[in-house]
Amino acid sequence: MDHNDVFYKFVAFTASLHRVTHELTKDARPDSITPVQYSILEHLAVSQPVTPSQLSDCLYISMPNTSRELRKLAEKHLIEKVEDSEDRRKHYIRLSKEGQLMMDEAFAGIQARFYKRIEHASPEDVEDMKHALDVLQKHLFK
Amino acid sequence: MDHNDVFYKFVAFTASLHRVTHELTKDARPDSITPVQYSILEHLAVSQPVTPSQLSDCLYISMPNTSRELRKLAEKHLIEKVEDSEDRRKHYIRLSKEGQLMMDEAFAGIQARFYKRIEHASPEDVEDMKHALDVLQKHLFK
DNA sequence: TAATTTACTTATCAAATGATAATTAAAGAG
DNA sequence: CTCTTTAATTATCATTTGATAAGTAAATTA
Repeated sequence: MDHNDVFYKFVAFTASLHRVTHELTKDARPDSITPVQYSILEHLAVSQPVTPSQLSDCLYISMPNTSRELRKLAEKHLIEKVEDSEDRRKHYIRLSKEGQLMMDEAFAGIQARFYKRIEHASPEDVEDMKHALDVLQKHLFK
Repeated sequence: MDHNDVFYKFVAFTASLHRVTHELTKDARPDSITPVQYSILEHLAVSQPVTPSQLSDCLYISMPNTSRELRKLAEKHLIEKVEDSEDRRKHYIRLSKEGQLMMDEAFAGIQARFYKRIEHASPEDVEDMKHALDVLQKHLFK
């Protein structure tokens, strides 16, 4: 077995995951928002609240562009901005009720397609997958 | 442990992988090509040759846009097109020498950053990761 | 062999995204 | 109290990407 196996496996894996993610999330995004806006909402759905700077860092969107997209999302009533009471330069962004609802729906659809995709897997397989995700999370993303 | 653990782990994992992939591949793409063009070359680097239709399917780019980007890549001498001798409607796309070189360099950089990222992992950890990638590949992407 | 389908191309337009410069307002440092 | 830094915004422009309509040429089908 070659020493470089891990890297090649990783590359192949990443390509596959990219494809599957696209498959799972297609049709999940409402037409009323753009892909970048969806990625912002998705990030918010997972970690709330965040500041515009944090979003900018995590999603690799420049501050001016982050600001523009957040304004558009606010105009669509999908997010809310709150000033930090300690440092009034900082703003905290969170999903609005409406935004939360939109993302709940999106995730429900994704989740349904996800489970359909692994419906053939036995309970032991599922445990194996959980463990595998943990292992990679630990060594690769720590 | 909740029944939905796999899905949540999967979502968190996907977000992490997305972030890491961005980190690994940033600076890998030469300024002379656009992100979409890079994704085409990347796909070619992994599976060669492919037809424009296959590229269109795999990368979710419409045929007209695929055609346009392939033309641009050909103008930059990064790919070559060959007609199928049996069915002259079909074209096979492969990297040119120059394109192969560009992708070799890109992958070398990515690989270096990848190994730096897991340099703390023991040989056993690496084996665990390989196994984990195989497990997920098998159950999730089959 | 005429009609249809497939693979791909060209042209064009609109929308989304990226990049830069300049500005505001608050906080922190000297 | 001034100077500098930080967080975010506004305005503007170029580029990239997406979407659609129309067209060509080869293969397939009826």
